[in-house]
Amino acid sequence: MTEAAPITQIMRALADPTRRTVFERVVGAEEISVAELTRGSGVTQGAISQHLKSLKQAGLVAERAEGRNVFYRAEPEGLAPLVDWMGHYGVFWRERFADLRNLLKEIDP
Amino acid sequence: MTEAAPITQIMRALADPTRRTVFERVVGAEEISVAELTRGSGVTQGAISQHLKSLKQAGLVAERAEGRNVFYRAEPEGLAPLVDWMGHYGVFWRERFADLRNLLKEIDP
DNA sequence: CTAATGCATTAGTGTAGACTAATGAATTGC
DNA sequence: GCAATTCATTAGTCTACACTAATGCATTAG
Repeated sequence: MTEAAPITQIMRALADPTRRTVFERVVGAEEISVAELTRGSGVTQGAISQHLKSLKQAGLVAERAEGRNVFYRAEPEGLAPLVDWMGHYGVFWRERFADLRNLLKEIDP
Repeated sequence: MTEAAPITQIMRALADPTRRTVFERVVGAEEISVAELTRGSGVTQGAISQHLKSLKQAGLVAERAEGRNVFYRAEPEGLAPLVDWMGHYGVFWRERFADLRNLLKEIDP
């Protein structure tokens, strides 16, 4: 199991819009290459690699090299510290209680 | 109801350790003054006011002036966009869904 | 009234980081 | 072998921002 990244690192990684979009695209795809992520991103390939490095250090993505491609995939446990952090403020969940119940039903009917 | 702040603003507000600590202290107290927040924060009163301004703009706290004091309190709905954002990645919740069930039980046994 | 307290705001400073351009290393195609 | 592709990394630039110090405005105390 990968070491859990500190909450600050995770928050910081997701705070930048460009980087968060990269993360969302990685989530949306089963696996996705850097070249594909660069396409239509509006930034250079180097910038994408830098964002992926941050996301990786935050424990949010993992990589798999194959030939000259490097495929990235989402790392589910990476968001755990964020969930835990929000869990500390249970009072907040009350507000979104119904939505959460629905979500859990979808996950495990 | 307050306008929901964009997810980026919320993430950015919570990404800074000092500011997140301020938020956590506001959550921990029913109401808390700026002077009290400044105490033991390690930064000046002006910095605290600036952080509170960011948190307020992110919809995470609200204020109440009384005399020469200004008391801050947490704003529950402020975290909703964050919850919603995580909700979009339902797959992630599967990993933590046992913990979530326990959390929901605590909230509404 | 005067002094002290609580807070917000401003200008200025230092640092972090988002980005580009360039380079190099590894792999694949011809 | 040679050119092209994919990616990571580096140096350099520019902007954002966390912070301090200082100031000013209300409000309360004496």
